[in-house]
Amino acid sequence: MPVEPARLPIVLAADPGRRLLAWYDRQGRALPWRAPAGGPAPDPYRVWLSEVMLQQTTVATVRGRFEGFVARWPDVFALARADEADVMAAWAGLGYYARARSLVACAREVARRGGFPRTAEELGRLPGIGPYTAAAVAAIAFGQPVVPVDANVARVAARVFAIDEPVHRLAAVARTKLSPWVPPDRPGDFAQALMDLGATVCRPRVPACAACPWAADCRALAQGQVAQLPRPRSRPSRRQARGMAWWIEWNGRVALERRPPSGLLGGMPGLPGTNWGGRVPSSLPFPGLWRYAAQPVRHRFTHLDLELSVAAVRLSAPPPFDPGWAWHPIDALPGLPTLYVRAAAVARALLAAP
DNA sequence: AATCCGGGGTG
DNA sequence: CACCCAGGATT
Repeated sequence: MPVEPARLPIVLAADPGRRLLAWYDRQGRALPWRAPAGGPAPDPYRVWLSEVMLQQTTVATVRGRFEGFVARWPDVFALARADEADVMAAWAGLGYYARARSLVACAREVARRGGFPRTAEELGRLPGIGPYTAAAVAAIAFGQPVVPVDANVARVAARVFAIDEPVHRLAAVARTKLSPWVPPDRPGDFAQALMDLGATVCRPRVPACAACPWAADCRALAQGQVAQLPRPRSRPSRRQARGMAWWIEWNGRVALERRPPSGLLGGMPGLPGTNWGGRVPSSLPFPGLWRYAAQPVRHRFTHLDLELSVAAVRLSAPPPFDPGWAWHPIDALPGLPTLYVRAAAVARALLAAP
């Protein structure tokens, strides 16, 4: 049923892009890496850093980590000078550790160039910057009229335009259909508004269509298909794996080793131990008065279910030399992946028991 | 086009 | 538990 545009409030009468901005100016989230809506563009370094942190990582998680990172490395030149191992340690717990490695590589390239490139195409050639991040930085930091399509934007587009495609194929269509709605003077706020809309209104489950500035434009809502879109993607099954980790304590220190640069937890420090495979592990690096945890640490990765048994020993004499081990003070361990934080807690409890 | 990469929040 | 998340690199 068509409505007389002149009778509607201004926010409803405007075109979809303006209507979304009007909503964003009122309802947008205030986040540490953001500049106030409608104001001057934020620092490209902060935009880039936040976007990389937010890759497959929730806003709630990044909120607690962003400021500390910026305080330690205030600009891209400081980050370019940092030791990669220090950055990896600061990244510990955030996951997807290839991001930290790429982050340093990207900072060094940007510093060498004297600053960030301004277009999505050039940004996309830098390490760790893909189509999404390139468009996000270009729009938010440099005002380029491009649409970054993340999971939020893909979901919004799938519903507004009733696009019946699997999630991983939505990006191109979403970009094409949303581009005409980009307000030329505020592409960055439009991009962030889209993400906020997806995160707070057009949610995966139980969307708040009554509060949506695009309800009148939404084909899925009109067709009663909001709950069916976007089409869910099939999920691969998870492998099972078992392994053992060793807590080897001597002289107030514990042995850690650095994992291979690529692969699971690549480049991060961790407890030494067996390889992870299908068989039950039962090997120790040397004999001694080992204690065994009654229950393994169960840790779920994206495509791996790991049961990590833990054995711990406190030595009074140095153990056989192993070139892969480095000794760290127990009370000043480097940043460890969550798996090893949990394993270390189990081991220390074992040794603390009478 | 599929697979590999963490970890935490949420219903 | 199942599902999801401001994705990118590799194959």
